Amino acid sequence: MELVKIYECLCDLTRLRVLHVLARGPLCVCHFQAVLAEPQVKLSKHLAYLRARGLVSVTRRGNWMVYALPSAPPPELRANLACLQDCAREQPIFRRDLARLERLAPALAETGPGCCGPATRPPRRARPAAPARAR
Amino acid sequence: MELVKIYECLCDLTRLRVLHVLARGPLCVCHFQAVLAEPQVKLSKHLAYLRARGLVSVTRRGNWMVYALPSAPPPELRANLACLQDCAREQPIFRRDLARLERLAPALAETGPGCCGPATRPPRRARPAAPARAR
DNA sequence: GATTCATATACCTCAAAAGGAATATAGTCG
DNA sequence: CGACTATATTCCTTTTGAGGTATATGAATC
Repeated sequence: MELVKIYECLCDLTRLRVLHVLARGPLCVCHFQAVLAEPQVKLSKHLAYLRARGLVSVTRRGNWMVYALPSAPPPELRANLACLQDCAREQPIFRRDLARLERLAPALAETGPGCCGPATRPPRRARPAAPARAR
Repeated sequence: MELVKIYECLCDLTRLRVLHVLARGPLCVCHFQAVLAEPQVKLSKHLAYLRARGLVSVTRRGNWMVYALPSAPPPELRANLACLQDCAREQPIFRRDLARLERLAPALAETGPGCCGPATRPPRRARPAAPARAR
């Protein structure tokens, strides 16, 4: 993987934040919305950009598109994502994202990365946990 | 230093190559020209971009502008520059740049980072080493 | 099939920036 | 001061891409 391609992915704050929280585990778009406090359209676009360049992979689970980091990233990508994790520790915007992610953790534990909607919005209908986990 | 600002500097191949060779030591523009095989105007622009964002510092020595990495970079910059060095090792374009730099090494040893012209062009007038080193 | 939910994409606007040609600027030397 | 060297900057063109509005697409459910 060309190094400059990686940096082209990292040079946007939204994408940087996406990759930073993704290191903690897979997420669907509506969880990204809650964690990053960004609109769906914006996130979808950036996720598409990352997907097109091999920085994230996506799996559909029913209504939910679940994004994850590549399971076997090339070494230069691995190194840069590790570097990002180290550096983000001291930066407020990334810490805030993680705080929001922690607040979501119970919901994630219950439904997995595909859920029934952002934590900020009450579920319209209860979703059974089983279908979300079934693959 | 904001992380995304660093990546904005790294997301251009020319700038990436500049930073990569600069880790080996200070260089003037015409040495960059020789090492990176890129035109002066292009390099000046990218160096200006990097300078404006604090990624390089510059010193004038007579006719020569000598660029260097910051002597005390913030931790996130240090980490990313180290990461770049590690990753560039396996990439042909960066290795070629280093090869050209090694080929220039004797000229650098003689005149320092400010020189009398690119190695590809014979010097019009011999420059004494002393003025280039004097600061 | 209609409805609903999740999310991708089309269309549009605007801004940033890469790169080249031309030229300005700063310094040196005779 | 003029000539020369090194290099920064201006002007211009083109490209890329961020982000918003609107809408299309895919899946689930009844």
